[in-house]
Amino acid sequence: MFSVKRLGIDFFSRDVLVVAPGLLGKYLVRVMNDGTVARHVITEVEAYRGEEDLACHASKGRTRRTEIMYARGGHLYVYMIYGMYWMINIVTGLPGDPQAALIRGLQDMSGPGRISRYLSVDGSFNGLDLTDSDCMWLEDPGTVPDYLATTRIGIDYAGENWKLKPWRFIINA
DNA sequence: GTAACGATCCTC
DNA sequence: AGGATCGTTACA
Repeated sequence: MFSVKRLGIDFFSRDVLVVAPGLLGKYLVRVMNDGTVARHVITEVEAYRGEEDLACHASKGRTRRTEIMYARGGHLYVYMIYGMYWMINIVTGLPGDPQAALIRGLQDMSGPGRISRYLSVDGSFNGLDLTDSDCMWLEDPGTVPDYLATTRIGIDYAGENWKLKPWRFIINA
């Protein structure tokens, strides 16, 4: 069913450097196959911004994997890493501009690999539209938390310019 | 076709 | 500090 507090296209269609910190404090809602509802506050995210960002998968250009990042904001970009873990990203911005925010932490749950495991999210969720889905969406609690900005994790290969960008956003608890 | 390498996590 | 484990990418 549709929630009145659900975040819509307008929220996700802005630049990832606005949307990513804006995701902090929002509820990630996941309806499991058995009907159980998991609702967790987003506490940590990272921004990946455009083809020029060497840490962004879209720096490889438009490929089968990165195609969804070129879509309108609000879609999910889910990919596997290290053969074991699914990373959950939220596509942001306008069509044709590849951006995404990696969900790196939820309240009482840190680590992107753990999050997908706990929420039973896998590759079949790639391309899912958070603005129009019955199994996952975001809700606005109406409050804005303080946050910190630091460097992104695990992207040392990206070169000095990009690995030093303070594009990791964490709720200042 | 092959090979190298991860936006990680767990166990030593 | 090192292993698990496989999709994506680059190159022959």
